[in-house]
Amino acid sequence: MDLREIARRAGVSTATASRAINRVTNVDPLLSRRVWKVVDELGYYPNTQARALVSGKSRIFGLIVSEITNPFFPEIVATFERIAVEHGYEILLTSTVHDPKLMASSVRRMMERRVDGVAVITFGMEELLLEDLQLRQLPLVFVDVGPALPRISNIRIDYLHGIRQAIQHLAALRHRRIGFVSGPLWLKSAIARKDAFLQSMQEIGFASDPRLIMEGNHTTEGGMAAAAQLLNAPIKPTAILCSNDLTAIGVMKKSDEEGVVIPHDLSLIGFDDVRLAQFMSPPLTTVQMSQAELGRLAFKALLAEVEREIPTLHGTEYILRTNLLLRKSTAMAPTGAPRSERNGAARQLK
Amino acid sequence: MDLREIARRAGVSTATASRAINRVTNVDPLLSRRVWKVVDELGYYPNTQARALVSGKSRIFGLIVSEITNPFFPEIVATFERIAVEHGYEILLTSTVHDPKLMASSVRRMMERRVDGVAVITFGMEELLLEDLQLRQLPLVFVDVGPALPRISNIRIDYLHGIRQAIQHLAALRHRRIGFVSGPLWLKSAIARKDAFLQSMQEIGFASDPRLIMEGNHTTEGGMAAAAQLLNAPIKPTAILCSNDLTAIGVMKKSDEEGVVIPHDLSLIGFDDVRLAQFMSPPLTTVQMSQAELGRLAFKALLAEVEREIPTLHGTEYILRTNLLLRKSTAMAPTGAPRSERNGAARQLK
DNA sequence: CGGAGATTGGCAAACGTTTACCGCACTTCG
DNA sequence: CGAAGTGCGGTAAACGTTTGCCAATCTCCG
Repeated sequence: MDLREIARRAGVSTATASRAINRVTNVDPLLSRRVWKVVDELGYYPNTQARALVSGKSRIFGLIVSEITNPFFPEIVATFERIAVEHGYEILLTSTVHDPKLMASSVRRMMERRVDGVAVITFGMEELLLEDLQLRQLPLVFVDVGPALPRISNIRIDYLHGIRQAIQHLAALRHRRIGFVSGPLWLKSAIARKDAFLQSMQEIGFASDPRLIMEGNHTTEGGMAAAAQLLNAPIKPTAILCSNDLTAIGVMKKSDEEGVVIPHDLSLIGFDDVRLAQFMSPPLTTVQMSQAELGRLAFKALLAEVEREIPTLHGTEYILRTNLLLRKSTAMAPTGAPRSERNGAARQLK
Repeated sequence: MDLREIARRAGVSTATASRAINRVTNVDPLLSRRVWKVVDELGYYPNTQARALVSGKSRIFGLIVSEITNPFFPEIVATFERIAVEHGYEILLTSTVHDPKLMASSVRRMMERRVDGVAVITFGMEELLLEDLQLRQLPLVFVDVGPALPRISNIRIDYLHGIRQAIQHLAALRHRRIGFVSGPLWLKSAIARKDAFLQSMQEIGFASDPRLIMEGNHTTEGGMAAAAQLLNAPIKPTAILCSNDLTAIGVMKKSDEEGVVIPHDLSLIGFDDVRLAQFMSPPLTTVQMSQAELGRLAFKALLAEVEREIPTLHGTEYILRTNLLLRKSTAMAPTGAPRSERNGAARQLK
């Protein structure tokens, strides 16, 4: 059943039928009603492919994330999708698992499907995609590391803001030996987080002991491995900041296994605020980077760029701020303070 | 840049260019090489929309899940997507959040995009979709509750198998008062799980006290609420089986808050085997329903149906078995056994 | 009442492919 | 050497829309 059929049954030309359906230009209300009647009766819906073919716009956005099974991403995807649908866009999702091959192939597939734009939320593997993507005029959104080129927007994450809060919170709780478990250091965003940690420490005159800085890989397993070392080092940290929540959860698990109780013996702060963080025991204090906000921003940026007639010289920049979220995984540092003061310190600050 | 351009530059007709690119019928190797050379030089890739328009096949599958932010689903989505891509299919994903409006609209969108088939993994809200979907000849896959109609396949989950194992495991640990926290009872799959629990109890002659059966809603919050009641009831369960892992995690959290220690005071078993289950403390014993397997099955079923020339009368049925996965959240029932035997019971059975 | 201008509908081209059909050239066999 | 057969390439139609252009009709004013 196609538009011609509708037109025929309504006794109008396909042109009129099309115009009636798309409510474009004035078409005689009578004819319009006739058309719509037939449409409803037959349950007709237009063929998007044909539409896309002639209009040159597919109304599909690509969305590339690093790993959908990482609990950080589903929320982003859900928000992005929800807003996309509200605006009549469809999304093509790929999860690259940090595999260059997969990345290349997803870009290719997206080009074949003629997406109108692509949001790349992989936190630092973008170089590979860029060479494939940039020559085309395709609107692009990156997070953190996009180049300043026309039609390419960027969402810059203000890591420092939240991480500084975290460090200052720990300092206020009398912690001095603060450990850090980073993400994989080939990831731009992992480096940025580590730098923010270093800078925050320096700002308040804390030495950051290199032996208290471990490289993790943003998984629970990585967190466990790092904790195994940190917890058995000659000088142990009294608090640990992690590059993401999964890592923190790994640290938690390892601590549990080693009989180190959080927050009494060790204060712990994560990063991301994954939904499950609040269901750990104790609930994880973490630096929140709003996933919903990120998804919203990414879509908004893409849409703005698509609708912009003449591209700006450098695309647009958006800022996403991070914030410390106090829960129950931090307390006074073990030394000095009497027992009664240790617990609930986090609560008091809230 | 289109096929005509390629053909022109290679000095052949569009027909030959098309045939060369698609490697269909024998085309003179010389010409073929000329075509491919131009294709590579220009970085040409075909326009999928045009292809779809003429072939009538979009090579897109729809995938409807209930909630992508529920950690159960991303794994399914990832597997489904990975296999789809391997077979040259793209996927259109929607997360309905159990909202009939959203469901209807996603079906509509999928029809507009002319998907070649739809997998519906919502565990029991399918009636709504059916009336929209069934009249079309579209291949469909449901889990649990699809009707026996041509072009509609079903993945039946064998809930009983895993749940029976769970109950028998608890029985072997001397538990008698076994509680159950169900999912929302308007969900078909939640009812099926509850029924499997009831049946398993009955099989071994255990009475299932209605006061020990709570209705949850498959979220952590629901689990906490149920636990709050169960833990303060006049007769308390010594073990609790939950309809999904999220619920179990909620129970865990509430237990923790109430000072009930798992597994010493209370044994706990979840359902699903969400990835994070193993990172709880203690690691959660749960009935595994393989998400990867489910994703694989769903795709396989869809593909089979699409490739089948003449539809079978009732579609095909697939079975997905569930299995108990022992970890550390169960132990001997508190009464009777000496302390030393209580812990590690789960380990012994493994 | 006539004509200019505005409004609205229809014809047909165009979007980028695939593929049925046809014709041509070459091979092979009588 | 000629006819029949085989294989390959090209022409053009078709997929289902949108939309530029033109024609027709209507309105309004002089």
